[in-house]
Amino acid sequence: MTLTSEPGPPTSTTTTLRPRRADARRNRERVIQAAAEIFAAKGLEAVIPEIARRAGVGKATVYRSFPSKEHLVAAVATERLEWITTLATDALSDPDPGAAFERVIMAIAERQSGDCAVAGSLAADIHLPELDEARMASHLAIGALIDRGRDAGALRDDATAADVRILITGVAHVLRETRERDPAVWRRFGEMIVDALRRR
Amino acid sequence: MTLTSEPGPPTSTTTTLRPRRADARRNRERVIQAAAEIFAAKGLEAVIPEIARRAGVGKATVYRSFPSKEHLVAAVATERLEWITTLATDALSDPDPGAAFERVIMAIAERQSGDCAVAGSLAADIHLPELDEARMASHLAIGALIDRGRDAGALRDDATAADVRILITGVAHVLRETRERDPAVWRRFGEMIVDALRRR
DNA sequence: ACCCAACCGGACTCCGGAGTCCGGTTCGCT
DNA sequence: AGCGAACCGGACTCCGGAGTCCGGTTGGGT
Repeated sequence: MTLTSEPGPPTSTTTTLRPRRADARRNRERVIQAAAEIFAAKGLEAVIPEIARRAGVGKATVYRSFPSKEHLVAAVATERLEWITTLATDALSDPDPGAAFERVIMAIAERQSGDCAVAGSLAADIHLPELDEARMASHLAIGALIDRGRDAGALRDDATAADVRILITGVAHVLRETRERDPAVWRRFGEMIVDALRRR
Repeated sequence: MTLTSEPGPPTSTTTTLRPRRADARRNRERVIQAAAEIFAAKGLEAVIPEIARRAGVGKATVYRSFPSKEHLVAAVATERLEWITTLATDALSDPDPGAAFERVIMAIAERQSGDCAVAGSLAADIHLPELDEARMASHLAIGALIDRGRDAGALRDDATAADVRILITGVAHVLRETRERDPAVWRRFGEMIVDALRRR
């Protein structure tokens, strides 16, 4: 977290330039791949040495491509958020707003059962431009989905995208600690979250 | 966590003997008091030096009364769990099982808004006999409450005490991180949790 | 009033994870 | 093939929180 960035050309803050050498590019990909796998299995709190080990490189090589752990997390988390954004945006074209909302929540829940990084991405207290942007996009997409559901009378009058985030990340946090991986369990909590936001 | 206990008389594992000297007893009380306040404000992850500072004693004095941080947490958490147990047990005599369940959840939610240690006690991954016992008691009491609610057709067929724990501690975890202290927010999530478990 | 066990707390060690350094190796351009 | 820049990774530092030690202080029984 000590960047002491030279002024230099205005490079992206979160993504370092693409390495020039082939081996470096290969390693970068391996690290992202390994990080995605480890984060999926253990959550975003997983430890760098383990990611490096799985990628078959040293710790310093990780830090070469990603100036801090946060940058690495952001690289993985951004993808997950974009997935959510797409999911929610697509659901906006569903004629039944209530069913659309339910389908989105269930899809997130189901994916979360095999990938801790999904909810982690919504929860992470990391603020890098790229990630903030992706988070905002997913927030808006879910917000739009909720607005439709509410207007259609399917959801609570005061339901918000923040509620979705809080319920999902909250449950995810507990379930991750107990290493719960059964998709059925996650589907069940998905139902409960939908019910929590449904109009009574 | 390195107890190296002399054989000696079979003392309780979690509660150290009452100190012989008056000042030591006074300090012990101060530490518990301070711990309760700090844990309430910042959650069970709060740091020992801060508790010592608020109690007006040194770190070592804390460790004199409580062999490890877990023991101190357990001392505070046990009380909270006993409060929950009483709450749930009392509610069993309510003629309307659905309303009783709702009242208990709302009471927990409301108290939680001003005391992070409540949900923390349900969530803590600490296993000391005294605490495990209190946790089990609260679990059984809530379980009984839920059984009644389910039999009366007010709650989901598959609702369990574990669900209550997961939903409450999950939401609590997120709300604590955002330093949310508004009781109204907590009441609202209390409603949602009740709805999540209600029969549709 | 005396005395010593019990207690106090500042300063220490220990540990684990984030981030850095540098001597050795490899890529890829010529 | 040759060579310098780019890259590699083992071993380091740094940091913060848990738990321990020991020289000085205090309580309370006689």
